[in-house]
Amino acid sequence: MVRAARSYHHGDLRAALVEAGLKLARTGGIGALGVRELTRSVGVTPNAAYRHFADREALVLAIAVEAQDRLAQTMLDRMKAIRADADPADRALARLRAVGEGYVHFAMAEPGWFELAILTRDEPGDDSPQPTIESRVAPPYQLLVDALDGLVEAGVLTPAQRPNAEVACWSTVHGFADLATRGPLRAQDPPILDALATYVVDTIIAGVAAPPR
Amino acid sequence: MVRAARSYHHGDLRAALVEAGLKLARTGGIGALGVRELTRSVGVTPNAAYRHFADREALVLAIAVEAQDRLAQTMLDRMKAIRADADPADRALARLRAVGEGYVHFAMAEPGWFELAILTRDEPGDDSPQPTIESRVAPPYQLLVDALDGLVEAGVLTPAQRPNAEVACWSTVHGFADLATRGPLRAQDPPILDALATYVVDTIIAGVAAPPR
DNA sequence: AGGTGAGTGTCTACGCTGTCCACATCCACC
DNA sequence: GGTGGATGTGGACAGCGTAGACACTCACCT
Repeated sequence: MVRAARSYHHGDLRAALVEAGLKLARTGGIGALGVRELTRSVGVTPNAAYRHFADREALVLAIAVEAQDRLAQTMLDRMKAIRADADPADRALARLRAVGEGYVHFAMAEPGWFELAILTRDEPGDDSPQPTIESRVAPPYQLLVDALDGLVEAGVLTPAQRPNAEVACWSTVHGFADLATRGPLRAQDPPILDALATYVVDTIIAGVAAPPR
Repeated sequence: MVRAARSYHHGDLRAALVEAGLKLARTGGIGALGVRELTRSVGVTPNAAYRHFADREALVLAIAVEAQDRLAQTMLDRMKAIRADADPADRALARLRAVGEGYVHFAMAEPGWFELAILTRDEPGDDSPQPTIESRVAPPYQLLVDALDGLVEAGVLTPAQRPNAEVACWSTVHGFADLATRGPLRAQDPPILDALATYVVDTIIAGVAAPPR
């Protein structure tokens, strides 16, 4: 099924565009994902992209799905480093920290991909054939939900403290990531940002687990 | 100095453009601030704008400064409602809540202006003659700093808890505002969002004021 | 083998954008 | 009462996303 080097038909233009998009977005963010620039980098005419994507937004969203998966993967990688012989409560806390710190570190290490990973579709728009950003539960979000459920199981959180906890956690790491990559903190040195990141994550966890309320 | 209705020279095109920009951005966000659309709404040629602004970005930033001031103003308005006869610690806490809830409510009530208010200049860029987003301390940020200092004064926070607290608070409200206006929460009903907003603000305050750490 | 139709890429063109350059106009001041 | 600097106009250019008509190629079916 793999086609010879360069025939009239490309072979798998869709996949090639997504791959090229990841490469371009890594340094240039979403702004670098122009239809012309993208197709040019694959050696194809701009309109060829329209055989595989309805419009530019659909193309960008397909790339965004890939970026979102990579974000989830870095969270999972951080979880692997958790010692299996630790106290269950500590392990549950460490998993939540892995989610939060994975989020902000991914944002700082790969701001271009991060910008894609947090994309949300502009308009409601009906169901679409391809898996798009909102037609699936975002894997990173699912990891957050699981981590919080784990905290309840481990007895770190009371069931009464559980509702809406994902909103608080997500808001905090999301906001910090935005401030650190595009906002006023973006000029800070990486070591400082790292320290701030762990402080911020610890603080929101402390808030979620704070006494009664 | 006020000029007759419509002569060759406009009178105060710069101010007129900023004012028109606020009106356009209120419903359309930054995307509605095209040079052509903006100048058209003032009844002037696109190039006329270039007599007052270096490029489109400078024009948008001038409008952003105005939006940022309005954000600060809604925070101040919320502070006015605080009872003056309350316990100092309670009043200090109420001021911080006014800052946080003012931030998220402004974002939800005026998403277009909010998008402008949180703009940050793209490139380092040298100093510029006009007051731009980063050549001044953002008024909303200053209010946050003052409110946190007030918490230390009132004894709610220990001096050891003070450092970096603005980063945690800001991250949380900023992240929530983004999720609620452009992110996955943007479809939620306003009453639900309001409840989430106060929960999120309370949670981060609890985290900042959490026992030792 | 030979046609046929679906799939895929190209070419041309349109309207939109931000921005540059040369020119027209107006106002303040000497 | 001219003159110069500030301000607005007109036309043009390159780049963008995208639509429509056309060209090529391949898989399949007789």
